Amino acid sequence: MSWWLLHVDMDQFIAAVEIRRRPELRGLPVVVGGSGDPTQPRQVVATASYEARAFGVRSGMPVRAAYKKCPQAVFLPSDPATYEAASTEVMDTLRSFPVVVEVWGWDECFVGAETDDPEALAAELRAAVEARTALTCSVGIGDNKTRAKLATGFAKHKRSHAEPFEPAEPSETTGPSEAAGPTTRTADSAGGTAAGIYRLTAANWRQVMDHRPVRDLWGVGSRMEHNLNELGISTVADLAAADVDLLKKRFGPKMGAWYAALGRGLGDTQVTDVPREPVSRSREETFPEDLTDPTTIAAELRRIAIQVTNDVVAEGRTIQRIWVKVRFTTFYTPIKSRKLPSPTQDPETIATTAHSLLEKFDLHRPIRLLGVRLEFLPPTPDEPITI
DNA sequence: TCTGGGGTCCTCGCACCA
DNA sequence: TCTGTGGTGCGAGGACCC
Repeated sequence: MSWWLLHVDMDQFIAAVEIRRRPELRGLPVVVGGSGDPTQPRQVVATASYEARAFGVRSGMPVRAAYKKCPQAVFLPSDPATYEAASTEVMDTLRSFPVVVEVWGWDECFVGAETDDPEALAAELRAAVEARTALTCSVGIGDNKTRAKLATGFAKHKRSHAEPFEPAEPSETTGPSEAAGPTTRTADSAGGTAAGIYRLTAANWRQVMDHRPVRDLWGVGSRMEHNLNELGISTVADLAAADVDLLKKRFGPKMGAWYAALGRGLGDTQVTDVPREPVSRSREETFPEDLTDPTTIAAELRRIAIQVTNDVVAEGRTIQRIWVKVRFTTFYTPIKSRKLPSPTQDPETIATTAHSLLEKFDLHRPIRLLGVRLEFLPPTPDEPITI
């Protein structure tokens, strides 16, 4: 038996949950995000069904732009409570297996398992999730989290060619099926195993990833791609071959080493079912109309500060630090922060501190967003129980 | 085209202190 | 007394993720 990491990623999760409760939407382009009114400005798409994606609608796109691309789509408001409940159903289904489940958001998780046949386990997980929740998922199999996560991108490609992340074409002579290790089962023409499942390990990493742009790596965004390109590093193979000292010098000792490892497909192999303690909570609001009046700006900030403080206190947390974020119409978004003289749960203290931070900004320009983030005092260890 | 909201982690510059 | 050095905490900002 070997230790395997499986990355389970729900297919178009939010759209799928909406379609599940309104089956008449099946097969239609569905766009979820904002208030559900596609004529309203300053709202973005949270998710789009595969049918909507075929029209060029993407997550993060302004809802109004999505409306222009696909006016016939069904536009729905976001309903976080329902997605949270659906996510719990999925995670509970996975936990019913003898595996370790590490949740990474509503629609994805890592599963750690001892098995000799990870493809069979992946197929069982997918079947159980679909049977119990009527939602489908894709599964990436890897020997670490980096590879499992990337493998899911290849697994998804088999389910929808609207996905931007395309798997490598198998070589004429040695497809990934041959390179993927001795326990690989029959591979299909795309180089993985069954539809919705893909395996990426040390054995096929180079063949599958070497020629791809660094942007395809999990953790390399557009900025870092640009920075790497400046060093003459454009492909995963370039990154794997790069001088580690150069990367450390350019990106710092920690990140430099991390990028070097990423190019080789190295990553974490630990999976934990202990939920992570949040370290901060924030609330931010983009206003439909820009704010220019200082009194209004102060009042809105105070409202947000008290709101987020109440949320935090309701969870029994104590605040040790506060950030205030201001986004101007130019999209310039400075942030000011202050450590509190002593930890507090008092909304008035937070509101007053937020206001004093606000005075550090140049408020002579129109403001489109205000935000408040509160950092928690680390939780104290459990008190010893005395009987 | 016109860019949400909620998070985490890392780096860097600066002040302060020994 | 002046200068250099290194550790630490803080504030700001960058980058990434879903």
